[in-house]
Amino acid sequence: MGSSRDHRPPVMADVAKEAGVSHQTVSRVLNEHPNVRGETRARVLKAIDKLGYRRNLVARALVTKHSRTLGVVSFDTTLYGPASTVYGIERAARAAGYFVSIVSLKSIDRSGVRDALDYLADQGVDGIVVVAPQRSAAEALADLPVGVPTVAVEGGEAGDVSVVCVDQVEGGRIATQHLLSLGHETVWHVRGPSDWLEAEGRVAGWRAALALAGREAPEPLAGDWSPRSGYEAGRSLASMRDVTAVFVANDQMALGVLRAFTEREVRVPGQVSVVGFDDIPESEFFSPPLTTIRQDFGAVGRHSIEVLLRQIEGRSPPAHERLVVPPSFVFRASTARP
Amino acid sequence: MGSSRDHRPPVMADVAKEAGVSHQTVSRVLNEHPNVRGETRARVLKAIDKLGYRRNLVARALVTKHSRTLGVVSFDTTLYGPASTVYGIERAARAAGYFVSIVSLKSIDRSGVRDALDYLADQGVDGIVVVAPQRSAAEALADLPVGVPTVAVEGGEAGDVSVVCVDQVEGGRIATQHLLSLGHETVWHVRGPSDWLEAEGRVAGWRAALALAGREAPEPLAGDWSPRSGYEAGRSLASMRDVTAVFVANDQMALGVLRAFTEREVRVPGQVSVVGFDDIPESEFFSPPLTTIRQDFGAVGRHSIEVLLRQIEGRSPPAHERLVVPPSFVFRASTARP
DNA sequence: AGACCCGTTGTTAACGTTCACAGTCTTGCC
DNA sequence: GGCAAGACTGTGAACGTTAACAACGGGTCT
Repeated sequence: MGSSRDHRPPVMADVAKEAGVSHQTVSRVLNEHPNVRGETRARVLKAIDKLGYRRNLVARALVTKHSRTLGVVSFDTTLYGPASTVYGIERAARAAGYFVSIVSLKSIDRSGVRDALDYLADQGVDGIVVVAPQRSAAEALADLPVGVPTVAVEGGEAGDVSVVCVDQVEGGRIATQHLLSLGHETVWHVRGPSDWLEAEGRVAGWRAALALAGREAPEPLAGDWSPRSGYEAGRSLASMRDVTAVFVANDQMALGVLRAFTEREVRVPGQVSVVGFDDIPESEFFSPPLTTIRQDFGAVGRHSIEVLLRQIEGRSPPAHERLVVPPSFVFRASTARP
Repeated sequence: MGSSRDHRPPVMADVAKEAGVSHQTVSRVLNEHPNVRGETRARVLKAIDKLGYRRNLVARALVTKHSRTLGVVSFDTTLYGPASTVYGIERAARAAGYFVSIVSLKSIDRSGVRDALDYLADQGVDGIVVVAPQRSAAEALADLPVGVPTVAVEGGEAGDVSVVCVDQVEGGRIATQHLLSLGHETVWHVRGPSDWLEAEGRVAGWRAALALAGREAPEPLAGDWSPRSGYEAGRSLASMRDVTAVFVANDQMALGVLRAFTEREVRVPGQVSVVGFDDIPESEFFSPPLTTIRQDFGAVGRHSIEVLLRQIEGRSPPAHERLVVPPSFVFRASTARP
């Protein structure tokens, strides 16, 4: 009956014809415009249903200039921290009716971040979240592309973008104070890579707590977040005489440290106490279960979307807001009195 | 000089005027059409550079009907497996010049998957990758939305979509055979949740290997992938007399099992041998380092994009292709002769 | 020399939606 | 009964790009 063969999906005009109204009325129904007669609305909805019409968001974006898509730039989303943060971001964004377009970077260089931002800006995203834990990434935000609202996660003092982060310094302080309060003379530290702001923050907290207690800070051992680097640091520590407490900058490295201690028959927490950072799901089942500092990645993700949307919807000045999520302490079995 | 105040970004027409050509010529330069005189191209490029022009991909998508965006539907991207797979997908897609739009699901139900697929289809993605490890997710693929090419990762025998997966059965077989070949009388199994196809596959492989060796299969213990569930299974196993070998369906649960054994002073591999599955980065540093089956998630991600692009670009029939990635065996210190 | 082809450029019309504005039809009120 | 206000609906023009086709010029072939 009629023009037959419709090999292409129906458009608004088709619905309009079917319902005997104009395309504009269909648009109004779709956008929940108040001034549409109930009977008309029903007819349009029926036509939509009958034809299986779905609105074309691309055409819509062209005219409204809003894609309802958010961009996310992140590093190695294989790691638990970034993965959890991105997960939180995605859920919060979708709850707010936004799509999420992701770019994962392998290289840490400044131009990589620039490229990713340009790439997303080209795509027409309404806003961007940059999970920028490295100093170089944070710096790349200084010279942002065009006028697209941006929020940095773990972004230090970056340019004039808003920042959402966990209070790393406080976390380092809590970990160190815990060990000192147990009676340890001093606390050693296995740190993360120097390019990472999180690593710096934890070092700073550790230093501050030691200074406050009037203790000398030993030379920190360098790690790269991987269990292997923790293992190597652990071997070094095991061969030293006066080590009784270690604060390790993340749980994965702490696992490596524990492994090295086990091999050298250093008992934890009998001879040495160990504190980690992150509280990955595995930590509770290490041998021994790891005392650690928990980061609420989900909250970080949610907050970053809140801040970003407030900026997009113009309810907030583009000025740099700074939202700090507190870490929490998780006491398990890897720490004890010396 | 001229119309002043350009508060809106330049468009193709602006570039055309600046370069003294038609907008179509600008389009040709941008799309690397061969028939443009070198001198003209140079002039256009200069104008683009001068005005800071960036092409509007939304407008382009409207007319070409291609968004150069791929959709990814996944479950809990906090877990190492899904996170790594999605990471591989994202990298491969971007290398091929595609954006990636992600939807993470929490609920496992069929309608959740349907909604996600509709959601992505609305957005106008060119293709979809569904990381569908659960049976219910795989089933949701049976009644796909419209004509958008789709690939399932770990998707079982799902409908008529293509599937890329790791050979779980083979993995289970290898793990079990390894333990049998060491001389263990039989092999116990801590399995994943029954809704997961991967869990089923590993069980099947374990059963097959035992059957081949003419051994009775003990009742498998149920887990939910979490370290805690492994811990509980481990406590059960520790209280049994005749257990000398356990194949645990993933490394996280294996960690829980190891923890339970440590608490009950069951020595690994002295009294009991343990094999895991996945080879997460931590496994090498468990106590003892875990013998396990490695899944190459990166390869899975890359292959899924390959298959999908082949389908999108019409170089392949929409029929169900099936690409199986072999697992590999990683021998460490948690297994030994009884 | 004329026909023809090909490389190069321009002109016009889509793509499917929303926005701005102009109608038309009620309704209520004097 | 007339008139204005407001509810409802329709018309035309954007949005910024690519596709299709036409037009022009210069060269080659017969």
